[in-house]
Amino acid sequence: MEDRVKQIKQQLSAHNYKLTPQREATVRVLLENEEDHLSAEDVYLLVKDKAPEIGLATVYRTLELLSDLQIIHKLNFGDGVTRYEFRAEGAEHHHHHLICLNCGTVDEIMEDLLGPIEVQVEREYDFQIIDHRLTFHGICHRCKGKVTDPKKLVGSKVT
Amino acid sequence: MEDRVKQIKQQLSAHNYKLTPQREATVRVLLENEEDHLSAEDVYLLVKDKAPEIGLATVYRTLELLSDLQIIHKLNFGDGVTRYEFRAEGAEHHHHHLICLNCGTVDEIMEDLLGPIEVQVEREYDFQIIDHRLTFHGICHRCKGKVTDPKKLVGSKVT
DNA sequence: ACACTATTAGATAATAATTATTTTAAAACC
DNA sequence: GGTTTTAAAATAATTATTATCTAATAGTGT
Repeated sequence: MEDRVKQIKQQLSAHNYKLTPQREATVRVLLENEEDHLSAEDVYLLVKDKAPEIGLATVYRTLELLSDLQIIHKLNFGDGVTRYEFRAEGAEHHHHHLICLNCGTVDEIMEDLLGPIEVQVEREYDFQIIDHRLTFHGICHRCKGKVTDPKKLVGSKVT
Repeated sequence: MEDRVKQIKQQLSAHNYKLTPQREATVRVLLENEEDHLSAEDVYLLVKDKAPEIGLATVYRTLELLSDLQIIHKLNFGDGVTRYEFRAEGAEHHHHHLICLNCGTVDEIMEDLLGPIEVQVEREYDFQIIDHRLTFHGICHRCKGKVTDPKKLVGSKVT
């Protein structure tokens, strides 16, 4: 934990940014909730415990900054809010997500899986891939059996 | 074109909805711009040429309805607007997109490509896949050579 | 054709997320 | 220590989308 904070501090200062107390509090909240996919509002509420005087705009600015420096990733699950998660250290690419259409839970797929497909796409479409986003929408193991007509669930929920 | 309008009319009436003049105008705009990824605002402006009295709320309602009936798909490219596109007729799954980080152009990948991966994911994660979204972010063939440091482009743009 | 009922549209207000602005405070640098 | 720069706070503004409420329209049965 401390190592990672220190590392982020270095990443910031490498671009002439400082790890202010507000930024540090925000980073710590993100680190402490690494498995979740927090929205700016979520982060704001959690950060307030550590630093009650912080403003929502500061949280937004910090998240934007961390995102610019590619320390965190922005995610969009189509629910109208941007979510944030730490970029896996050293990982070339982003991992993937499983979104349950029944309960809304988001699980992670930590394998890349797309390697061969990317090679094919780069060749066929003459497109240089830098990043990707892959999300599967369906029924998670917890909801299996509870859902009678899965197709009905898709509707306008998926984006 | 007329066939497709007629077909949509049937899909609507199968669920007790009518193809009102406003809805028809909206559908026609979507059909005429099938290659694009229009936002609600885009659709609204285009529909106004055909039916100047239409309201923005009606366009939103119509898009939501078409989306519920799975006649169109909602898309989210992380630019803060929901975009819409026709669902390929008879296609089991959604196709994929190539987004250029330099010029913003969105190209289509019409092949599915994910078949084997889905089988693997369903088995390994005990997750029943109903739909998916796959987007590659990078440099399109048009911008190739124009971009010196592609990695720089990622930043906070990708969600 | 006519009244009746339900559906849909229009207009506009409300909401919600995010961004911009303006002022104030903190830090860094001579 | 005074000055310049950088970031934060507070709040206003913007933008996309949704909700509300009334009026129009279209079927339905008589």
